[in-house]
Amino acid sequence: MNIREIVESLVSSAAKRKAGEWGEDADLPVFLEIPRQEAHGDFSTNAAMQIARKLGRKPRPIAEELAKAIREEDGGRRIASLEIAGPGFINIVLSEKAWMEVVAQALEKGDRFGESSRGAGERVHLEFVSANPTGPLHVGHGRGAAVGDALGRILEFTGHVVVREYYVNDVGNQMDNLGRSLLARYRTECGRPTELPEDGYRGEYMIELAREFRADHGDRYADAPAEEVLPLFRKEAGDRILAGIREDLETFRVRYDNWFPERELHARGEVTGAVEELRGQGLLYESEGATFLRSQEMGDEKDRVLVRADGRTTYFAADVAYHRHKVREGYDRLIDIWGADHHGYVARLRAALRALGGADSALEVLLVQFVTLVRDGKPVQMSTRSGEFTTLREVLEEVGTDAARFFYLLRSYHTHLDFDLTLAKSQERSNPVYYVQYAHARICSIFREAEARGVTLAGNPPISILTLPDEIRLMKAVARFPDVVSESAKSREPHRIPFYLIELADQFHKFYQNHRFLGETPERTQARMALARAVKTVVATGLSLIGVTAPETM
RNA sequence: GCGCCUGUAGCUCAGGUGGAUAGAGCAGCUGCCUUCUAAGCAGCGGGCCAGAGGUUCGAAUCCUCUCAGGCGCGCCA
Repeated sequence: MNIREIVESLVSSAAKRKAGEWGEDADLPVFLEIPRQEAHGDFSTNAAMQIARKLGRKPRPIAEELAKAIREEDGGRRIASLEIAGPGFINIVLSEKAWMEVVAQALEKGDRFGESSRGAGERVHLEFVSANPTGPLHVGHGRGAAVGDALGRILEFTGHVVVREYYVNDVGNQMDNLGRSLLARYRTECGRPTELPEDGYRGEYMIELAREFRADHGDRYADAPAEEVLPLFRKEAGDRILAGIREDLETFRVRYDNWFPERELHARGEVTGAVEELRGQGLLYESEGATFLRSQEMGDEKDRVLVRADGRTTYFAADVAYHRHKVREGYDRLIDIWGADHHGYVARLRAALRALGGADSALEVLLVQFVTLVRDGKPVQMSTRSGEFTTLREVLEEVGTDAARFFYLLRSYHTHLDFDLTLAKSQERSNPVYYVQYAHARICSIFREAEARGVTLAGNPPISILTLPDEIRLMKAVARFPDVVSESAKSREPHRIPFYLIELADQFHKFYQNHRFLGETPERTQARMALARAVKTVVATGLSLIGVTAPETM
């Protein structure tokens, strides 16, 4: 349990005990908040007010009684003082010792400080990016990648068993289109100018692809009949683009456990299997030659086609099969991270999963909003239409993986993101990535200096002498980390981590400015080095949760 | 037209079950390096939390409506 949970359980067992005298209604879930103002204590609870409302009594007397019970429950171990305030808040101040214990714990656990078992081994399937292999990843995919990868790390850290998967749409119209586009570019390269298909992929990368292809195969397909060579072009184009995607993700430090080709679903008959299972439920009907799912009855806007009039299954059918496959693999939870433009798709997938044995309750879809690149205060224009969009690779080359990951996670994914390239490259306080990393580098520098002076951090450092308000404040910042991680996992919101890290770095830099870690009494030097180590550990761990490096020098 | 996301300082954004005097960075101005890294710190100014109703001891937070922006509404993926 982290410190907040510990105090929470004190309050809740106190409330439970009092519920005996007050009546069952008094047994409510307890929530502790961290007050904005230090004067309101380390934690504050409105439990007395909630209970008073249920009991139809006045809050202040309830608060007095509850406070007394909490004090008894704690037995003087962690709580220094309790105060009734305002309409009936109970403000709790912890003893310095309580914070010192958390710091000691951080030192003992090292890079495992903040871990928890709240996931209880839940098996989570995490699907993200899953961009079609029809072109390079762009900045929007980068956001999905950053969110997905960080969430995976956070969930693992909090006791979930995570499998990260990329679903590769390697069949269907778009792949045909891609093959035709490559063929056209290839023929043009071979000196036989050819028009692109009407909706063909017209990006610059297709021309480069055609050149690569020609370098490998020469001109031997220049005059071959399209229908004969199309399968080859389709495959080559898809494979090469996918290889590029994998490379980009690797550069971006995004790790997958599995790349799942849609092709396999078809090959194993799982797509028709899923359709037939739905048919068996009596949820399908034929209309104008196509097979529809009665998704409207299950919350969707309209019924959806699973099998087209020409007999081919739709993308939707394959996706239903894919999710059915995940369920059959035994996952407890399916988390999909999609671009916001796919939101209209959620209802139909849910409908299908509900029909397949209620699996929709395991599905969570995180919709990541769009990204606009901003340079010098102005949006960078891009247009997918002409095929001229900014790729993830370009951004990584410009600002680096660390800054890119940090910036992508610096906004809640619910909101549109303005990605400020100028700021991401800046090397000042204004750039939060450097601000946080600098805190880590500075601490490393302290330890280097200590070593130069022949000082090493011994076991059992005398943390208890660190009683200055600034010292306690820094300890509190460290102590908050496990709770932040836990909340981040629970809410599926990775952005809480970088925000917390900025606050921690802020506390550290302030402290650094006003105090010296080394050179006071030997005892104080030991104690402060211990505190520095705790901060360093948390910064490093926090950064690792979002996939950003913690440099030793800058 | 219907649906989803968003609307908080000049700009970009935080604000864990509804909680006490709404925060940070940027931008602007002013100070601080013979010291463990100035990629740092301190200070100043800045707000009708889009608007209107409602729920209640209490609303940026919940409900309804309006307005504004983004996205979606294919036998495309």
